[in-house]
Amino acid sequence: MPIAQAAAHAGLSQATIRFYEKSGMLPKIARNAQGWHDVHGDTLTWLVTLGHLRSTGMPLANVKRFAQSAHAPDCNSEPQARMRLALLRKRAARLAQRRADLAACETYLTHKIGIYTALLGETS
Amino acid sequence: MPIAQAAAHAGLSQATIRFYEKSGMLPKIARNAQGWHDVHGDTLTWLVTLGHLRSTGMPLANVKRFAQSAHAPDCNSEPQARMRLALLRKRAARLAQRRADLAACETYLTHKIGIYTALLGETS
DNA sequence: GCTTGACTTGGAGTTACTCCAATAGCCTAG
DNA sequence: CTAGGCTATTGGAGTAACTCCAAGTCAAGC
Repeated sequence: MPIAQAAAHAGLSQATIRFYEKSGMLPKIARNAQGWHDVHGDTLTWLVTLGHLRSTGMPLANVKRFAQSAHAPDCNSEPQARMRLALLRKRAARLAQRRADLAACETYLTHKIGIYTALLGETS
Repeated sequence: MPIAQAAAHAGLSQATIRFYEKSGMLPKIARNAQGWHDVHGDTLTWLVTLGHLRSTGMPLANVKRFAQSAHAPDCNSEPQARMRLALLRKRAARLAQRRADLAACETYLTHKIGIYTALLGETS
């Protein structure tokens, strides 16, 4: 699978995939005779997971730790799994916080928008 | 009010306030005899508002437009007010989107955490 | 045989800070 | 009287996570 297709599949841009590759976030991607990326199976799955992790707001440094743990030979050993679980839990806690912040922001915006619509004499 | 106090009040860092000042995001801040910032009344209020706008995710470029409109001589004219309202509405729409994304992320994390806790034989 | 289009690379640019250095005035505590 | 702590200034470097750009390669299509 060429990079454009992989990008579409994972919901990332080609540039982002290249960037992740450069930064050691991905296992080596195979190349075909023309030197093109040939994303397949595991790597594709990992790209999707990576996209998910990033969209939870996990910083790339932690994603990298996660990746290295998940691709280590002893990836399913208890300490490794426990470390990854800890990373995920930290994320979940942050997300809960973010949800609260978001609600506060929406309240603020609604308040402001109310003021302006009243000022401009609009309906909503 | 010195900068440290203003920062605490607005929930911003001193560095950020200086940065905003440099970037023309704030009306001129008065200085006392020693050359210190003397944040007062309107400016303080604006700092708080600015913090809110930023925390809604509005990019600085738009915050700046908002600021310039809000501090213009004809700030309450219909076109100006309408422009600011449009900025706020755009933000509100984005926030709604973000809330949906956040929910999806939380679902994903919960799923993953479930897998790991099962794997590790933990309760919750 | 030339254009088009997908791909490659390395490096520069972007946003919104954040930190650092160097220098200096003023005030308080020891 | 001196050291420490707060403030100020300009200027520049560093950071995260991309994002864009220029220059180049290669295969296919008209």
